[in-house]
Amino acid sequence: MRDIDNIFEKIKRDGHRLTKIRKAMVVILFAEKCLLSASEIRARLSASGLAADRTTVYRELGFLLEKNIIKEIRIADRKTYYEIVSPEHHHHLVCTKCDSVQEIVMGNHLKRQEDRIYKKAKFKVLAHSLEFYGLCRKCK
Amino acid sequence: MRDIDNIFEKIKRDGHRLTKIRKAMVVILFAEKCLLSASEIRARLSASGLAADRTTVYRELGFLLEKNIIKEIRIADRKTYYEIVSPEHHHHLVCTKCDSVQEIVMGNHLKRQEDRIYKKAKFKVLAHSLEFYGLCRKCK
DNA sequence: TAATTATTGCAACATTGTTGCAATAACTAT
DNA sequence: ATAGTTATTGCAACAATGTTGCAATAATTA
Ligand SMILES: [Mn+2]
Ligand SMILES: [Mn+2]
Ligand SMILES: [Zn+2]
Ligand SMILES: [Zn+2]
Repeated sequence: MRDIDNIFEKIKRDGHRLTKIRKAMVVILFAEKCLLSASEIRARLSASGLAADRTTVYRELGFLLEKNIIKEIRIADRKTYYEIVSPEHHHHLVCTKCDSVQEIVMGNHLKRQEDRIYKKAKFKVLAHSLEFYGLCRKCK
Repeated sequence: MRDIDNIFEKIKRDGHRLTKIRKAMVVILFAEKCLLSASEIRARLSASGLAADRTTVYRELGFLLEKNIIKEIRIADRKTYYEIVSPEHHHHLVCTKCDSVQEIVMGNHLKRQEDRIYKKAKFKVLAHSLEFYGLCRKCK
């Protein structure tokens, strides 16, 4: 069973419909793996012969976010992006020169910080977002 | 000499004009210390009897960003915010229940990670953004 | 195949952000 | 204090993103 089929299963199991657009959006996000904006997703739907209204794309993104199938990432000075929730938690290296983005896995070093935050500020961390900005291999 | 006067000095020294709106925006951002959106800033200008056009506020935010007097922060699912660049680098604890935001200073533990990123991915980190989401003292 | 209703498209709207251009006001030099 | 220079501002017009209500459509179930 492929990963993506698990997603489809889950959607159906929860009593939701597996429509053409919904399925296509998951396929697109799954194939890209990383960072697609709402308008990029819409463009790819069109390209694959599935013209969807802007409203539908946003509503569907809302649905997939609620289902925890995708996550939202807001990069400084750029658009809002979406990506498939992957089993491996990762962060992003954003090149400020060529706009490329790579992923980076960092172990659980933030866990210690989050414990410290709880002790120090009594704030219970449930999630975090961490992006690095700088120059990629080619641009530096 | 107050901190804020240094900002005014710097603006003038660099050959820019210290207009009413520019000055008021710095005062507002300086007083708040943390996270104000463009429309909130505009509202506060109005409240202090200085009605400024939306265009002007955005142009001024652009100017202050370029001058490195303020920085931009994009919080997941929320607006774009601005805050005065403070001498002490810090991150934010965002409560997902009551929307409150507190600051947290975390030493230079990310420095080590950034060195590792350079070795591993040949990506030269110049900046980062890190926000924590969860439940504040009151909401947990 | 028919019935149910989740999903979709459309129109209309709200908010954020940008650009060109003419009017204004901050600063400089007299 | 005044006049001149031009950075800054306001306005109009626009573009992009995102949201809502409602009627039509299509995915699923029986
Ligand atoms: Mn990613
Ligand atoms: Mn802050
Ligand atoms: Zn690059
Ligand atoms: Zn709270």
